[in-house]
Amino acid sequence: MAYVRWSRYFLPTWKEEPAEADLPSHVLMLRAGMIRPLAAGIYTYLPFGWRALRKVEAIVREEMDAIGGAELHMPVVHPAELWAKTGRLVDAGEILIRFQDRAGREMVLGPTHEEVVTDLARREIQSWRQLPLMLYQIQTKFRDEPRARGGLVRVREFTMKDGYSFHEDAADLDRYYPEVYRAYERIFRRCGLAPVPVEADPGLMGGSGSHEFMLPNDGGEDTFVRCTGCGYAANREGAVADKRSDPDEELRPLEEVATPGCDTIEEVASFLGVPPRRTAKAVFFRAGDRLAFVVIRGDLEVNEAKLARLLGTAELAPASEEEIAASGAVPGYASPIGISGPGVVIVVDDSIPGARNLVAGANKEGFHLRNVNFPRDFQASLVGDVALARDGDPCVRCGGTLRVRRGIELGHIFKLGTKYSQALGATFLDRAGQARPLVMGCYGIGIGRLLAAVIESHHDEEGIVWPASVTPFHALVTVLNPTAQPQLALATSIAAHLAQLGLDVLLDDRERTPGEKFHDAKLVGIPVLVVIGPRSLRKGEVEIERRRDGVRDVVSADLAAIQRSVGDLLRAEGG
RNA sequence: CGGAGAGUAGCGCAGCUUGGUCAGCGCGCAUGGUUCGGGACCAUGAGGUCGGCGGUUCAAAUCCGCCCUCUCCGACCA
Repeated sequence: MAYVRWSRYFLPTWKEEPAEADLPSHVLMLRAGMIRPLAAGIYTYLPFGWRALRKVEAIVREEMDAIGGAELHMPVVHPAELWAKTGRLVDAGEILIRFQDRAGREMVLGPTHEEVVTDLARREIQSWRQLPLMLYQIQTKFRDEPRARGGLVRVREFTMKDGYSFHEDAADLDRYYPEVYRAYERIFRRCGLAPVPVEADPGLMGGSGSHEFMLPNDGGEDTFVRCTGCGYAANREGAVADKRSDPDEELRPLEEVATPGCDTIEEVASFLGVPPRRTAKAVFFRAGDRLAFVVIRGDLEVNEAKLARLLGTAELAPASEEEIAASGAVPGYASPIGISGPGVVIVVDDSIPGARNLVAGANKEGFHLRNVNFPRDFQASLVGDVALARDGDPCVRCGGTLRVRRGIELGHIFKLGTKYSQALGATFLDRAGQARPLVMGCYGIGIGRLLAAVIESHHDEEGIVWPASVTPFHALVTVLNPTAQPQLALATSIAAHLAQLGLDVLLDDRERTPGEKFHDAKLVGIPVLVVIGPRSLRKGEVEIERRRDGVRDVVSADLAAIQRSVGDLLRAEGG
């Protein structure tokens, strides 16, 4: 294995902070010559960044192979027709970028590959004897996200490991799913990361389970909820909080009260001198061709993801004033009492049945009702949890405190069930000779995002501090004065020797001042630095420095001693 | 898509309010020289249709309009 000479490599570093970058990983990946932007959310990986990405990939590949995965490679360009068959040509919406080929055929760039892999399975899997099967790829995806952000944390074009498992029944998927879960834990641990596994919302994907691996990070693109008491953790969309019923009290009779100009909960509550949680508010959504009239305790917010799931629809949008009025409700003073209609679904959050004598709208401009009680005064089409968990809410499991945190979603695993196999007719013959749809799981990891997360977790004020497992190079050999033949010769033989041992070695043979070379070394963050300079060389020595803490070893300038020292330091880094 | 901010040399920025030696600074880059252990110094030099289009004006980086791009917050996120 050969070493790489910096003077002939392409590793352009920046001394100054780029103005456009905010997140540490984004700043450092630009400064350390790893990536360059081409357009919003679209990046070139420069050689140094690409090396790091390949290291991460290698770990992912090893762990996927270890659980029986078979790597394949599917196309980036898909016929739109295939997406139409599963309904996602519509459901995926704007993130699915579309175009026509020269013959006018509608095509898309794949944002994910359930359709393609299921189509493949449909053609190739006929018998239970071929199951279970895990196929995966590490490949480019394109999602036309409404907002790219945070460097590689959220991009439009990205490298993703996506895996798909096929099973004869749900029980076999249930058996295999934890294996993938554990493989994911190993992958992240090997990358030096400790994400929190959170229960995720299976959403409209259906299926019986899903987990996200969230790395707590204030610059993260996602939000999750975690209990400080019991470790309960969930995606924001699915997080459940304890709503604490009110103590039982006598149901008092309805009473109309004038509340002029109070068309928000805060105004009503302060006008009447009651806390917001003693009110019921009405929130309206358009759900397809129906109007959803959501009744929820006044201090809570509606979680649209939960509502969508309860209603079984993907099309959910805030209703306009006209639509609200058309249902017979008065915006600002809407009341569930007396509302009914063929197009109206009354959804009652489960905070309402446990509450007593609430203040709610009177369906009359300027008036509210006191002592509204469910179900005495109004009925519901659906009752369920549609509330957004808030920071500080009590935990449903242990009564501890929930904390809302930002995080980077490193991976997502999913029990898909038969949604795609049914839509595409991917069936097999079971042991009884019966045709059944394949039961599927899917498992994703954003490789570039994972790389960014590594840097988020492994850097200091001066630059990246690579974990040995994913560092682009294990050792950086710096010749302070490459124009001095003996120094260069020694450095070259050290680099060659270390490379021979199987290490990835970068030789900084650039004609730069020592200061620049030391600063660049810090910036690019290679774990072990071997310094060949006149000062120590006069004593027949070289210095070996560890990036993480600056610990320095001075050894005699012979290959065996250097090899030993470098080896010791790297082993201490876990590499 | 809503809110906020920004586009002037490869990078970081000043100039814009008050139109007229405002095409400038620092870093970087090139050449020569002096340096050479923690982002050196001197000299010379290259590099910009001031995001684009249109308008106002004798005159526009500067004023006006439209558009494009990028960043941040939110919405969104199989």
